[in-house]
Amino acid sequence: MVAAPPNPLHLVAGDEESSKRRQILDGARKVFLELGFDGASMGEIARAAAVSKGTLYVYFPDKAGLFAAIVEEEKREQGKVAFNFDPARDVDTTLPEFGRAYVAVLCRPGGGSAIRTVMAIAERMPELGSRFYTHVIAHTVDRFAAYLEARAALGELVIDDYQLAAWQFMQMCQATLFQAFIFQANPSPSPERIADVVDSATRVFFAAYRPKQAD
Amino acid sequence: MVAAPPNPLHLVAGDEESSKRRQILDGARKVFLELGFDGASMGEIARAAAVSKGTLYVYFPDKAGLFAAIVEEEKREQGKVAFNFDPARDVDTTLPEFGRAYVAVLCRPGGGSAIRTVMAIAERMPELGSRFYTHVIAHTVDRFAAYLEARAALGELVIDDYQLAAWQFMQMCQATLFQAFIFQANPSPSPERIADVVDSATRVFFAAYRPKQAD
Amino acid sequence: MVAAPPNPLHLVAGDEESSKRRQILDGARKVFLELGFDGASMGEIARAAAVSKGTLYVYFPDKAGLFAAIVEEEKREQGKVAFNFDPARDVDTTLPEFGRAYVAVLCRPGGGSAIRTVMAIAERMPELGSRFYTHVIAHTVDRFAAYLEARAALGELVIDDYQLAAWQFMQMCQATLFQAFIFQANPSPSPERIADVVDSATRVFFAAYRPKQAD
Amino acid sequence: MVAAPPNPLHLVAGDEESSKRRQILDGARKVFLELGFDGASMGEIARAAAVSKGTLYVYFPDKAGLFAAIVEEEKREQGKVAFNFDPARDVDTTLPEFGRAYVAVLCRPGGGSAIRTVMAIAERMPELGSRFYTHVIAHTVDRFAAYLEARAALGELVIDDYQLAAWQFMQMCQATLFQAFIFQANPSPSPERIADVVDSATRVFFAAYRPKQAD
DNA sequence: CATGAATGAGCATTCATTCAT
DNA sequence: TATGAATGAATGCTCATTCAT
Repeated sequence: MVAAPPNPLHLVAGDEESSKRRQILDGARKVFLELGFDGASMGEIARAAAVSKGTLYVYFPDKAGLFAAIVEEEKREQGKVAFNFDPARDVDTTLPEFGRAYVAVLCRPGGGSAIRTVMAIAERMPELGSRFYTHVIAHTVDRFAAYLEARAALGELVIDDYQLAAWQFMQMCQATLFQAFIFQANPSPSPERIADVVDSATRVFFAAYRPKQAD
Repeated sequence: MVAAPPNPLHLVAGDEESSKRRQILDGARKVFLELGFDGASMGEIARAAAVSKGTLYVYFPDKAGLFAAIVEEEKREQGKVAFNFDPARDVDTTLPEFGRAYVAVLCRPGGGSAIRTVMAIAERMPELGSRFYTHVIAHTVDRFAAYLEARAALGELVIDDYQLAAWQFMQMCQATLFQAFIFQANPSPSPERIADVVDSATRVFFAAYRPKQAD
Repeated sequence: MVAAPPNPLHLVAGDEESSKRRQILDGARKVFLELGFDGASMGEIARAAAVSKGTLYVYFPDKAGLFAAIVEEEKREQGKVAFNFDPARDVDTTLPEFGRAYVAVLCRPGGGSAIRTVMAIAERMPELGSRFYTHVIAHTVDRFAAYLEARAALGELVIDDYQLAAWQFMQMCQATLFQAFIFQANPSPSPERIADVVDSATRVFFAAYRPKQAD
Repeated sequence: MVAAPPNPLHLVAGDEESSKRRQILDGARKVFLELGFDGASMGEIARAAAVSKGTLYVYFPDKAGLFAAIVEEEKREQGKVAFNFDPARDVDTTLPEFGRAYVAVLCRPGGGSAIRTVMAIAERMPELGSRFYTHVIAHTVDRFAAYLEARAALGELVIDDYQLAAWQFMQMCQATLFQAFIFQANPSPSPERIADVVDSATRVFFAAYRPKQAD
C-alpha cells in the first residue's frame, strides 16, 4: 500500500534510510513542526530539504503521506525516551526523577512542536492523532502505572486506580509549565522551576498514596 | 491593530457592533474553529456569514486580523464562564463542582476547538497565543487560587503556593480525559466519568492540603 | 448541478452571456479545437481569452466543465445548421444541394476540428461523445430519412430502410473528402470537387432507389 | 528522424529489432492507443514495456519520436491486412466479403483506437496523420479500385471513376456503424448487423455500377 | 547498454485580496 | 456601505527528460 521507496543498488540491503529520504524527513520535520500541516508548503519543504519538489514525490505519495511519516518517526522517537521505571528503585528516587525528565521532554525548546502540530491536525486526521496519543502519551502512562503497581505490591504505596494515579502525577508535574509553554506564554522552563513543580507534585502524590504509617 | 469599523451616522457613537460585523464574527468563528486558521478560507467565511467577500475587508484588515478578532472575542467569552468561587462556600462543595464544570467545558463536544485552534497557531502568532492563555486559562487559575487563599484563611486548607495548588487540582481533574479528547483518541467523556476523575482529584488534593486534624 | 455563473446586476436579466463568459468560451474553443483536451492548458486558454486563470474558474467548475460547455455549444451550433428538407421539394434538387452543404460543413476549414476533438476524447468521455454524435450527426440523418420517406410516399423513391439509405447517401458524399481532410492529408476540398463527388453519390443513390420506370 | 538504435557488436548488422526495442514498441503501442498521445505518460509506457524509463530514451529520441514509431508500425501492420482482392474472383463474392472484413477491422472492439489516436493528433502532427491516411486508408482504396478496374475489364462492371467508386462502397459499408462506434454512441456492431449493412451497400453499388443486362 | 534517482518546468486549481460600481 | 467579479501568486502534484553509475 505504501509506495516502495527507491532502493538504489549501491546501498546495501536494509539501508532503507537513503540519504535523500533522510534529508527530506529532516527538512520536512523542521517545516511541518514550525508551520503546521496546512502552513507548510511542499515547495518550502523541498527547499529546506535541499531537494527538488519532484524528489519529494519519489519518496512519499503526497503531502499527507510525508506528514504521516514525520509523525510516525516523531512517535517512534518520543516513544523511545527511556524513563527509568526499574521496579527495584524506590518511589522517592523514581518519581522526582521521572517527573523532571518527563516535563523536560514536554517543554524542551522547540519540542512542544510535535505535540502541538499533531494536536492541531487531530480534528482532520483523527487516526493520526489517536495513534500519536496512544504511542507517545498513553504508553508512558502505562509504564508508569505498572511501576506504581510494582511498588504498591511492596507496600510502599496504596492505590486503587493505578492508571488514574499515574495520570494525576504526570498532570501535576506539568502544572503552570506545559500549557504556558505550548501557548507561547512562557519560554521553556528552567530546570530549577521544573524541579520545584515536580517536587510539589511528588509531595501531593505521596500525601494521597503513601500509607500513613510510612510517613 | 483592529481596523476601525464603519460607523454610519445613523448609529450612535459607540455602537460598534453593527449587525454586519456581528454576522461576520459569528460566521468566521464557526469556520475558524472548525477548520483552523489555514484550513479556513475567506470565501467559506463569507458564505457562513452570509455577506460578500468584499464586506469582510470593510470590517477587518485581512484574514489574520479577522482571526485575531475571533480569538479576542473567544477570550472574552471564555473568560466570562462564571465558575462559582464564592469564598463563602466550603471546599467540599466548591472543588468537585468547579472541577466538573471545568472539565466539562474543556471537553465539551466540539468545544476543544478554540483551545486547539489557538494552540495550533501559537507558534506563528505567539502574541495571540500568549494573550489567549493569559485571559482564559491563567485567569481561571487566578480566581481559583484566590478562592483557595480565602478558604485557607479560614483554616480549611494549608497551602504554601496557591497558584501551584490551583494548577495541580485543575490538572488532576483533566487526568485521562483532556489529552485523549483533544487527540481524538477518546470522545467527549460522560458526566459520570468526569465525576469519578474529579472526585479522585479532590481526594488527592485534600490529602495534601487539608489539615490533618480536619480529616 | 452547474455552478451559477456570475450575474452582475448591471446586466439585464436573461443576458447570461456576460462578455467575460463569451470571451472565455471563444478563447477556450480556439485552444481546445486546436490542441485537443489534453493538449490544451488552462493557462493557454486564459491567455487566448485574455482573462486571468482565476476567472476561468469563476465561470466554469474545472477544465472538463469548460470543455463540456464548448462541446455543448458546438453541438447547438452544428445542430442549428438548417439543411433544407422541405418535403415539397423534389429529390433532384434536394439531394445534391443537401449533399454539398453537408460536406461543406464537415470539411470547412478549421471546422473538422470539433468532430476530431470530440472523437479524440470519446474513449475517455463516452457520454460527451455519444451526445455529440446524437445531436449533431444522428439528428441530421433522422431529418434526412424523414425527407426520404416523404418523397417515397409520393412514389419518387422506393426504399425499404430509410435510415440506412440516408446514411448511405451521406457517407457517399464524403467519399475521398472527409477522411483525407480530417487526417490532414488533403486541405479543405474545393466546391467543384465537392460537387463532383456529391453528384456521383446522387447518381448511385438514384440508381438504387429510384423506381425503374421513372428513370 | 528516428534515432539509430543501438547496434551491439554481437548482433549481425541489420538486426535492428533488438528485443528491448520490440518490448518498448509493444508496451508503448498499448498505452498510446489506449490513452492517446497526451494521455500516455512515459512512466506508464516504461512500466507496460517492463523497461526503465531511461531505456526508452536509448531507443527513441523523445515521446513524439516513440509515438511516431508506433504509428509507423501501425501503418505497416494495418497496411498488411490482406483483403482478398484476387482479380479472378467475381464481384458477388468479393464485395460482400471485403465489406464485412473491412468494417469488422474498423469497428473491432478496442480497435478504432489507432484511427482515433492518429486522427486526434493530426492537427498537431499533420505529417504523421497524412502518412497514416495514405498508407492505411488510401492504400486499401487503391487496391480495391484496382480490383474493380480488373473486373470492369471483364465487363462485369461499368465504372468511370474507380477510385471514387471504391470509396463509395467502402463508405456505404460503414453507414450507421463506424461513426456511432467511434463516438462511443454504440458498441462494436454484431457480425449480423455488419452483414446487413454491407449487403445493402453491395446492392446499391451493383444497382449503379453493374451493366443493366447482367441484372 | 541499462538503470532509476533526480530534476524542474509545467499542470489544474485555490484563495486572499482589490476595486469599480 | 456593500458588492462580487476579477486577479495573480501560490499550492500540491505530474511528467518528460537527463545523467551518474
